[in-house]
Amino acid sequence: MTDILELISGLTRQAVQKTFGTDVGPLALEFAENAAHGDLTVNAFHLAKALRKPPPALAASLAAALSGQGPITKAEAVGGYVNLTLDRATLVDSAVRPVLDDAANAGRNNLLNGRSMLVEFSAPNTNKPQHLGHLRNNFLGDTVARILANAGAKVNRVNLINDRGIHICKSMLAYQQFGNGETPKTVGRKGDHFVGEWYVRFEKEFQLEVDAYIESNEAAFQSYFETHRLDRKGQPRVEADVRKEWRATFKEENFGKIPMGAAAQEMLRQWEAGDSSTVALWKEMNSWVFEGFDSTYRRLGISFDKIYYESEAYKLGRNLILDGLEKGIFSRRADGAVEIDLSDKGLGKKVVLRSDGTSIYITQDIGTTVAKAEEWKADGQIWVVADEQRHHFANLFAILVKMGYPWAGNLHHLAYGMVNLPEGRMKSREGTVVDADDLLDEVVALASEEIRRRDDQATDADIARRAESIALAALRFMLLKVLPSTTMIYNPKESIAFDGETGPYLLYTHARMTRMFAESGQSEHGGATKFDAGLLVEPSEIAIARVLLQFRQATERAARDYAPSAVAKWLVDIAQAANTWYQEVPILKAADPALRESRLVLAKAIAEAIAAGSALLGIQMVGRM
RNA sequence: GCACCGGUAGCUCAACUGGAUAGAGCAUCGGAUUUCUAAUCCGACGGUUGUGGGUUCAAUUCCCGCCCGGUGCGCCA
Repeated sequence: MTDILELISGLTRQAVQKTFGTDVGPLALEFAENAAHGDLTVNAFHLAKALRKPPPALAASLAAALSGQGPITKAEAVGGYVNLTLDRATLVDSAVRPVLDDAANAGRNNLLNGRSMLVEFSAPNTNKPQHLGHLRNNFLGDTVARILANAGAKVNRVNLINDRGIHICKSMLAYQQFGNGETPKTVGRKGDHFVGEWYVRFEKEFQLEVDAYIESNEAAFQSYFETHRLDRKGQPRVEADVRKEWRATFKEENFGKIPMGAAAQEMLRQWEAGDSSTVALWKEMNSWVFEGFDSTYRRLGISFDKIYYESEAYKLGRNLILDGLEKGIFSRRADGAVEIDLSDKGLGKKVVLRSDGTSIYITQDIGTTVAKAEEWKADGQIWVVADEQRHHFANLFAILVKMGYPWAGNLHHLAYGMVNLPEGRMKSREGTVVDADDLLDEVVALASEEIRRRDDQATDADIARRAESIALAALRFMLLKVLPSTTMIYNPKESIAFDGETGPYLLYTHARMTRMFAESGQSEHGGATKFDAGLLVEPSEIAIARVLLQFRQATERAARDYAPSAVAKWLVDIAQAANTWYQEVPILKAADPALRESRLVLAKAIAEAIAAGSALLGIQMVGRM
């Protein structure tokens, strides 16, 4: 059937053409926020430039031309706007039917038809378990992949695990020195947590050595003081301040001078040289971590088409740079380092190969990006990575453009802000990092309590199953309803308070609607044939129809802006409209059988729309709360 | 110093990329329940959109200055 929005848009375009003799092309309609402004609005200000007439006059002529056309029962000019009111029955019918026919399709759009997109996300390190920030990353990546697929793109999702480098050597070293051959199995610990604890142990032991070194090396401070005794303006500084600064920077700058640091560096050298016992230990500890990651991903409902490992990918890119050097894209400095000048892109010069010829971080990223584009035949790539790395990605993209890849203009860094707690910032040094698994357990426990309070008949197994779903919905919705770029505060208590704009609110609304339908004794199909939109004339029913019509607009915007929050917002709108309706209007108890039937069908449509929208956010419905 | 991100109701967040009276949720206060599942609904209260200019018929949105917070600016990752 013809989409009613396209129909009205077409009528408006025709009206403009007929009245002013100019075709202004497809017209965008706005949904009226205020019921007093009708259902849809044509903004005459936007037409004013093309038609060179004052907006109020335009609006008046358009209103006259549109009134009575098709389903438009009233067209009223107010200032520079034309407010359209649609025939109630047509409005309701055209909003509900598509959802009943195919709810998933009602929210589908074709913004990215024919495109092939690659979404890279998660990217954990193997030295510790995932934390709250990874949850935001995982949910964003997974959801954006769903939203792009919903917009018609072929989407593949990949993960690049950082399994090499000094950080994993720290865990390995502490384990080697203090582990006594324990394994996750012997101590009954999840593998990634187990390895993470050895990382913490390293930091602790290392800090003891640092403290000792600082205590016994006053001479080291004195030499630092010599070179830092004056401030920027050349004024003498207070010694205590300099000492504080020295302590703060000491650890990083003297890593290799401290025994544990030196040992970790040596271990990295051995790993790179392929030393068999080092590699064996590395493999064993990584396998523990991967086991832990697997179980977390499974629990979160996150999956990947492929997982890459930096240990296999870190050498990529070097040859591309050398090729580019011959072509003159890169240049060799006097000291031997290879660099590229990005000043025409508003960036500086960027080194891409060290003077000793070895790779750096961006070299690897150039290599993996090219490899991924080829492997997946992707004409666009997205990275879900924290916003601290904006500059890195700006460099990466600018370099790839200069290298001339046809897809280089189609790369996007989906930068997201930090997630903080109400108590303040998460800091690994202060042990205030929230572990992802622990957090989920906490939310599940709270959900279980709620269920138990309301349902004393449920078995433990049943409660556990329901609590898991509700907790996941709560967590996912909380993290996705905020724009990615926003530095957000996650309040665990609020997320388990099941009222307001929450996942459980959606689940509850859905359960209410489906349960009513089930209790009515109607078969799944057949009801729709008796659906009579003309009977649904209550304001709360019209309101629902208007929200349903905005489904596609929400998914389009989500795909265009990589903003799951657009879908989340729409879900809250439809749930609110549904609950208001439920409160104000008898449905199962409606006296007239035909009316009862039509309302039940509406309830079904609402439930399916909520399920479809939630599915885009990776949120599964539950049978009962 | 330079660049980027942000500053909107007491709190957490929106505002369809320049459009109508800046909207939700939480919190607070007042109402609705012999229920169709009240994990709900209705109402009230709450704003000089950090600040000062500018552009525009129209600015939370664009431009410039300033203030505050955050993050970057490596031959680290």
